[in-house]
Amino acid sequence: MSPRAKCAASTRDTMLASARRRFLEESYENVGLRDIARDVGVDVALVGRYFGSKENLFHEVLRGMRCDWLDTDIDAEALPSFLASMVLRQEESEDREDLDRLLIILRSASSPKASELVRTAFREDVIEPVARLLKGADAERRVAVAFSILTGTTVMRTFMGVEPLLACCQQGLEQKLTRLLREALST
Amino acid sequence: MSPRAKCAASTRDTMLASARRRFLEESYENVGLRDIARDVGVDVALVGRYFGSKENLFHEVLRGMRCDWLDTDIDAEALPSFLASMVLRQEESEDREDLDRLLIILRSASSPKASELVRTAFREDVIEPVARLLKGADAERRVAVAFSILTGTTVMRTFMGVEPLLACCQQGLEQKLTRLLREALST
DNA sequence: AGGCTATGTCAACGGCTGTAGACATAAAAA
DNA sequence: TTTTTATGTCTACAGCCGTTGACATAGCCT
Repeated sequence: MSPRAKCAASTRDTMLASARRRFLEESYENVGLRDIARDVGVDVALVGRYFGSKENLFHEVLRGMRCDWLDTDIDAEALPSFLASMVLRQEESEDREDLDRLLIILRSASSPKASELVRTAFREDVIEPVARLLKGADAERRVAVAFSILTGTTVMRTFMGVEPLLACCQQGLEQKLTRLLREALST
Repeated sequence: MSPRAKCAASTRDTMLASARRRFLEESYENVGLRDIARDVGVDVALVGRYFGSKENLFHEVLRGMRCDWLDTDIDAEALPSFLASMVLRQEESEDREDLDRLLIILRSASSPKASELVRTAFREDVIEPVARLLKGADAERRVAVAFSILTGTTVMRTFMGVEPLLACCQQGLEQKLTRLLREALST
């Protein structure tokens, strides 16, 4: 085999992309470095070389998806319906990345090697930024409750495949979810 | 070493108990048969012999915790506060087993080998029984939404270690959760 | 052209995993 | 007492895994 000797940064990015896709669909320990290497068409060793360790690769995947809750300045009023539609409309949607990161976090939530990374990522990149959008006391707690609903819904739909949340009229569901979120975020 | 040659059923039960405890705190692939064997003070091979396969052991753990939502005949009115207190009061509580099973299910929700078992267990032993307690249309969907909230809360507390849901006054949280569940279960 | 560096391959290690079959011994049955 | 059965142990096998170090070659620089 002839080495490719192309741009290293490019193949590194490809690895990251593959890793992101894999971690989206399997938990930390169920994603093999060899899987990622095969995706990219490269030897395992290279993955290890570019990222040092699997744990660090996972870390970079998470870092590379930093969300931008703050850029799109949403006022607290619109937040419930915004969050509801983000979680329910998995297809299309430009906020896809935000949902993806939530999914990656949830997938590996109980993976010993990844759990710490996952916890801090969730706190620093999800809870705290959103809480900053809110006025009033107990902001973090209210956001935490709201995201309990969101992650619960996501877990039910994605991991448990609960039919009633997948099949039928999404619009009614989205309305209900919005209502619940408004209640959760209220003081 | 001298074989114990005691009652086989007893050691089998001990294995099951150990497995239950393990699966409660680690996901399917992070629980080793050797861990369980060590707990019981027995060789790995015996675990394999008594349960055939790890997958089947997991299955039996789940089966052995069949809940009894129906025995304690709860009317739909009291359901929200009942569920809220079940999820929040992890200590004490005689319904501890029910919560435990929910936790085991969630832990291994995205473990390829266990996901199917987990899905059907959740549907058949949680969603459907509770839905049977409800009147009105869309019972399963309403229960699914309610359990989205419950599992979300549990994931946040147990897996993600979200402080605001753990530390502060549980009573306020329980009230809010009850309110959310009532809203979720309403038509 | 000749050397150097970036890019990538290959082989292998140690560790862990679930599973299977052959063997040992305590308890019960004859 | 002798034989059989239940209850466990021991050894070992493939198969993955992440990680490491030694090697190869393509492309750039002088």
